Amino acid sequence: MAQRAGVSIGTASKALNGRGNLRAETRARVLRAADALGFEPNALARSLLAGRSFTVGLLTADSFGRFSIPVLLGAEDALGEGRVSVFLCDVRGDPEREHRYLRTLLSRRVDGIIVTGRRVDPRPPVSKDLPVPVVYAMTQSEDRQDLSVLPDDEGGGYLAGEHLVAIGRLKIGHITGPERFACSRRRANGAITALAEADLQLAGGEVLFGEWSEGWGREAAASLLEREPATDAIFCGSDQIARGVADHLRETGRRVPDDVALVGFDNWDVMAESCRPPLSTVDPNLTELGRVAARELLAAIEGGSTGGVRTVAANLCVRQSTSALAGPLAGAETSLGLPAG
Amino acid sequence: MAQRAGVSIGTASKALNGRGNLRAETRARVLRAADALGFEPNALARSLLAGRSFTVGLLTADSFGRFSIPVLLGAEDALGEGRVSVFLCDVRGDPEREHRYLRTLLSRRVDGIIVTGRRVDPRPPVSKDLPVPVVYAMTQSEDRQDLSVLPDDEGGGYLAGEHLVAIGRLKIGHITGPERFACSRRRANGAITALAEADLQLAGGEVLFGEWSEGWGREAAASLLEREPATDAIFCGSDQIARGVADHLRETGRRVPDDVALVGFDNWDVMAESCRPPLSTVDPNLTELGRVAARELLAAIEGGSTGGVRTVAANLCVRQSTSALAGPLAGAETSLGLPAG
DNA sequence: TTGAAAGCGCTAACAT
DNA sequence: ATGTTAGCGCTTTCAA
Repeated sequence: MAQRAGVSIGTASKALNGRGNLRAETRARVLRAADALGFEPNALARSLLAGRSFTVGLLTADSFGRFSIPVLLGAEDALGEGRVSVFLCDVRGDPEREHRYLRTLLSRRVDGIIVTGRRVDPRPPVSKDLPVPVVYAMTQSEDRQDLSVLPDDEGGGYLAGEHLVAIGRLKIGHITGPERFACSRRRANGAITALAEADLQLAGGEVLFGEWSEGWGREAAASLLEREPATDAIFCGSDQIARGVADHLRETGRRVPDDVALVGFDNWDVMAESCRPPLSTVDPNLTELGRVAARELLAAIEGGSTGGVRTVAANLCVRQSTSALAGPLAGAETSLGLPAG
Repeated sequence: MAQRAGVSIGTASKALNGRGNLRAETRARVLRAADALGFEPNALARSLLAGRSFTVGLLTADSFGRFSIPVLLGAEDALGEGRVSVFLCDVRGDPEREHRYLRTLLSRRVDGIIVTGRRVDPRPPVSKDLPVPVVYAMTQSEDRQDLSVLPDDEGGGYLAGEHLVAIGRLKIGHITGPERFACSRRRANGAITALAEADLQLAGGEVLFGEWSEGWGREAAASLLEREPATDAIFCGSDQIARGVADHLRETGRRVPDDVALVGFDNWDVMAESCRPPLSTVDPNLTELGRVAARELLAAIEGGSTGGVRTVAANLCVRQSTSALAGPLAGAETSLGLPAG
């Protein structure tokens, strides 16, 4: 032990933590000794005493997918700042597994838990009466008392619609995922609202609900253009769908954005950037969402718990599929919209 | 405390852990009481005493990307089995951050550390003289003593070449990423070996090294077909490149697989499945790689440390881009090759 | 200004 | 078959 600096164990503790009144010389001696011995205070013992471990559990409802990852990273980032470590628990949608992980986390005395995972509907609370605060990220608890942090799908849809209106499009269609997904409906509503403010209606007369796939994008684009050949813009509920649409447009001889402008949703880098042309898309700011969830959890741990649903603003990432002016080489992308508060 | 079951604290401990000799009735009483009170033994105290925390750190050299994620999941899976919890540390390629995280992990008394992250070249060891074992996953330490677990890129390339030969192709080209990536070179070598065994040489005469992008795939496909119009198969170093190639082939009127068969690398689901036609591709089994790394770490913790480089076998995932017989509807995918031992 | 001692929750050895 | 005690490594009184 660092007490080989010739001081008592209590004094060493004070020196290391800057507590108590010590002679500067003593303090220096202890620090030097600790450094020389590569001493690291035992966080286990510390936590045991403090009754607080400075760790949190990160639990995925569904498995970690493309959407949970940025959330995860954001949360880890925000927590790491505050010197809080993260336990990773991949539940894989198995309730029994979830229960097991929950017990483990509690036995490790985590200070709080973040539950994440894309869900169609609000999920049952992870457990009632947990001794630590819980925040739901990208998923929502059925219990309205619980704190859930969600992307602002409606706002994102609005941004897309607004943008297409702003660049002068008049026949704007919308192709998206299954209607049973709340996010499909919300994105559609947002877009419809933006159009309505410009006295426009959806080209083709209705939202084309379908699947989250490129294939559906191609198929739906074909049917939309048949129904409404003068369509000059399409907003898609995902970047994948948008890619399918872009392929169909190109293969049927329409130019993007000149003939038809295109906006996607997700700002999924590989998809958006390798689209031809690169895709303008709504970025739901999932990493920021993760950070917000983490900060909310920290606040709850400190006692300032509120509960309810909190939403993180999206922003628009403009690339060439909507910017006729930008030639392929002018392609520095621009970001509009407010970052989340 | 559960001692409200009317027994001493020591007895309770024995009952809960199944140690010592207790009357069945006593044991039952304690368990009932513990259950009623929702008692969870404090892992912090336990670890403090045991000198072993049953936790490990998972440290990303680069940030978590598409490639680290499966590794991460595999590791978490294998460790969770053994009741070992995982601390997530996203280093983001920042050496100072790495150092900070390392100190934190050590202060938390992790039993071991997994370092992961795609790298072009072997990386410097995370630190010499760590008090706990370290395993490198998907990245390699410069120190040959350290244990590194890597995908078998050469074997994967071999599988691809072998498959194309097996379906009767004779003019097989290879388009891949930058030559400075060891994995590009290894995949190429594997394929070349397989061709050589059938007395074939690469169509076009050489490997087309370039970038990991769809754009490069399109470009390189054009140049390969110009140089060698009779090319009847192309093996690509990534699924993204393969998609670009597929697009080019379709747009220049060549049928896949009838005219040109196509094999990718990564088995990146979205890419491979939304390719037209769905892409046969080499699966490097990254999740299994994560599991192997975790098991090696556990072994090292138990004392059975070996060191050196361990490799995880790839396997081939056949879809329609190489199976002329399978119509679009017969598309149940088939997996060949051995899973990693 | 420093040292000694108690105690965080637990387990293992020893005592009863 | 059960209870008692020491001690894991630390911080925090309190005493010197």
